[in-house]
Amino acid sequence: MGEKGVYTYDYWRPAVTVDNVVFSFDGTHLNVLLIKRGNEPFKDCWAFPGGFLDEDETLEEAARRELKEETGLTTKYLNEVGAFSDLDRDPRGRTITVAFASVVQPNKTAAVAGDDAKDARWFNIHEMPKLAFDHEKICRMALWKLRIAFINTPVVFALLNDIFTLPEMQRLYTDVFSREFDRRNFQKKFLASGILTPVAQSDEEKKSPHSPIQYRFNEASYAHLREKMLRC
Amino acid sequence: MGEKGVYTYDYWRPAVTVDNVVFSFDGTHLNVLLIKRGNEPFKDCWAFPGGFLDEDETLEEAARRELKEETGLTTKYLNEVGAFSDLDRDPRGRTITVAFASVVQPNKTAAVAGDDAKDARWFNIHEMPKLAFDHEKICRMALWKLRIAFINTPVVFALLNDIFTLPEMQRLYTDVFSREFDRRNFQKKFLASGILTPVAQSDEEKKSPHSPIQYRFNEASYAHLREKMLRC
DNA sequence: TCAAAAGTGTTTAGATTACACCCATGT
DNA sequence: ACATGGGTGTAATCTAAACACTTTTGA
Repeated sequence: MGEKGVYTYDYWRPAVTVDNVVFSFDGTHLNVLLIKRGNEPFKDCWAFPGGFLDEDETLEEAARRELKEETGLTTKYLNEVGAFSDLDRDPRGRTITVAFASVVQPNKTAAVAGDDAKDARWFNIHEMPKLAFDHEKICRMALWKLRIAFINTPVVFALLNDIFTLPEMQRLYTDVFSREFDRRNFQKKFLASGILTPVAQSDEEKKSPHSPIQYRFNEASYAHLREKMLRC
Repeated sequence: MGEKGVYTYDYWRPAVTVDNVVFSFDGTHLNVLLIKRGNEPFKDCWAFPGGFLDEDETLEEAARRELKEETGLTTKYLNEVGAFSDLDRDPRGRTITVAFASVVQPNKTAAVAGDDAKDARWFNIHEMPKLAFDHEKICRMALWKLRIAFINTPVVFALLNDIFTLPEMQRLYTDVFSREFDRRNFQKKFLASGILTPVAQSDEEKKSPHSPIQYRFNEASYAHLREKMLRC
């Protein structure tokens, strides 16, 4: 965190923070990481992990640093959600925040409460508590952008384990888009696309033809598919 | 603009600016508004109109104010492009900017050089001069987001005159997406969608069955179509 | 034994793409 | 007369949506 001191400027400046909306999937539901704030304002209130921008880092770097400090998590996928600047969004004074969305894999979600946080917990995206600041607005926007990312990028595989089943993947889609998908069409679509590679299962694991088949994301196929799209 | 004085804070703060990427269509090409900077840094260099965030306004309000001050333009369509925070993007010191994209109609493009600008000119999006700061990066991102907006919103009609022809509209699409569209399929698609209403042309104007037909955007039809999409 | 979950295939409708001709205007 | 631009239609392909049955597992 920046050092306390005396900073003097010729013109007014706002305080600038970053916030992290961290998504994860527990095999059933899409979850979001919240921390219980240990300090005022909004003490004991749930909020997204975040903090002030430092002098020697970009906004994205700040988001990664705060995420690491407050929850111990790192992520490959990090995307800007937007800038939020309502005049009264922070009772401490004029503060603007830039929110980032990130996703972490299920087996890497051992988040711990860090510096400023009394507690850290995953909440189902559809069962969120009251949030501090304008974080509810940020949350809506982050989910909206996650949907866009699902449509245009392979972010879904950053939420799933390296090895996953189609029913799992469908549950994730259902939660992200808040709607049902036809199982047959869902499977057909992804299998036909060729971006899923079945994982060779040993004879022991092949319990039956009706236990879920395990797949892996085929990054090369995806890149190839993307090429074809862009050519057109 | 904010008043010069002495502002003291306990922690470091960055300067915060807004920038406007203003798009317009001259009937042939997609253009972007640039101003020639009258002051250092990057004096005499072309840049997007923008300036510092004031204490009593949101980022969006600041973008609208700066646009008005520097070019006299107002716009209905204004969308955030993103926050840019590279450490060395402004030689005056650490500055982060939030860029906004906006569009104005052709007959409202009588932009004039304002306060800080020596000159203001429209440039074809594909024939831009060297830009100040990291504005080339911002420009690429803004065009990318404009494409997304073309796909998901009726922003195209905010760029066209209230009354327009399909060949005009197609030229705009061609410039925005940097690719050709099949004229027959293009027309079929938009006519079938029902969001275009032909403008009744007086007998005099109907020179021939082969002069372009004029249309108007049917906002009600569009809203109706959108409803149907969301229901699914 | 019964409910729940998962595998599989076909058919239809809609959307997208490719493609050719005619007419009018202006050079 | 010829090139340019603009109006129109049809066939083929691909994509999306709807929909039913069988097997396994666990309660």
